Amino acid sequence: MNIGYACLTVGVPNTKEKSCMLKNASPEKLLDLISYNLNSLENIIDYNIENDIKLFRISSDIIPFASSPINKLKWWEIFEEKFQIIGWKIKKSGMRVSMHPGQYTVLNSPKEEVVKKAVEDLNYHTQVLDSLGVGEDHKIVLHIGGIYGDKNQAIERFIENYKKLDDKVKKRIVIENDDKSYNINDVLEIGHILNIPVIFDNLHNEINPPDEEKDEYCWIDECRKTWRKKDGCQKIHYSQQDPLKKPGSHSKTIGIRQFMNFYEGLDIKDIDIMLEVKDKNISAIKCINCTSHDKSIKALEIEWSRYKYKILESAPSNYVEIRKLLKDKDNYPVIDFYDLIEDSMEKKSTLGNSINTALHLWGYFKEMATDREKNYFFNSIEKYKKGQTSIATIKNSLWKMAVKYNESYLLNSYYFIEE
DNA sequence: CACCGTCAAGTCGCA
DNA sequence: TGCGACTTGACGGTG
Repeated sequence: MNIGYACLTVGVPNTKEKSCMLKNASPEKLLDLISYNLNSLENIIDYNIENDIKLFRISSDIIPFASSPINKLKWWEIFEEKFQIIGWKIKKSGMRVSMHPGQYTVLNSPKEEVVKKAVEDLNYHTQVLDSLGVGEDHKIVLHIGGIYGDKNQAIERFIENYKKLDDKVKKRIVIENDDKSYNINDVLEIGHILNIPVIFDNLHNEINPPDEEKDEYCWIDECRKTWRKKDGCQKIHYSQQDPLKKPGSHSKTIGIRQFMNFYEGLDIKDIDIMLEVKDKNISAIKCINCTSHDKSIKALEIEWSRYKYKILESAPSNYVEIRKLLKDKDNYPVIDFYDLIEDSMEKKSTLGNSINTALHLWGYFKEMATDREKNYFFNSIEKYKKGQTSIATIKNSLWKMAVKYNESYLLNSYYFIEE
């Protein structure tokens, strides 16, 4: 079983993705962006390998305007070697990657022009995966599309247009239930007709369930039958509702109790779970640690090194609690650990706690900081006390010093992640 | 340098 | 008939 995350990382240096506006998309600009993005992708893959993350969705924006006429670059040739290196890392580590065109790629539109663009977009996604040289178990996840007043006809169009796709595209496509038009029962019917795998998305299913009410495990069982050997192991999407936002909005983090409850209900654990969540890799590591049988306290110590200043800032009492929890080196109190972390993250930091933590971090630099850096830092602290500046300013100056003096311990800290 | 409007895509609901 | 919401992070222009 693998657990992974989608498209981008949180709090990992050098993994950002860049784009530009259509009007600025010159060949030179695009070349720059693609090169930059492929470097970031390689860094993400490296990070995944280091952190035992074996499931990842590559962002559709990796090649800006890839399926637009504005981009005439043969990027798969220009960057052939880079793709091979990244693909080699993916394959060697046993990682499984995927891609997921957005809501604007609509294969069943009645408009010829829209379908044409969708086909081009699917070709693009296939080209990326083919360039990486990864097998056909590395999938492209697609929604069915719109209804246009006649669902049966719309489904028929999807089927016909799918059949016209290139074979190398077809063998990568898997289809997923969405939150308003095509529920899991609809998608399973289409999957059966076309003989293609179906991805079950739990949150979409909660919002847009079929009339025939079965629990989610029944639907997961139904979907499993659509995954053939050559497709790789069954994959599902898992997310939780953000309680403060509208239905369908993904939560900030994966609540570990709720996740474990879901996970324990799965009768077959040979399944890949793609998390859709705001804090991305952070939740992925959490869920991996909580479901691994071969992890030890070491894994939690690594996690603690990333969380500790965030926790010191938001909940100093939990900071003490967690340190106690990690004292016993023979135990692996993983759920209690993340319970305390989640509890801390919900708390609002006080002015005093924020300053205390900032001063803690200052300790890393006090020996080598220049007078200018020192003055700026302590002036910021004074201003912050008087409400004349934000903690973000202070964190920004600490971050700059962390980069300058290459404090890797701090560069990996969740302390710098906003909100 | 912080802030915030704009972008890019297709569908659908609502004036 | 046409416009805004939906979605998302980041671009890019403004103050």
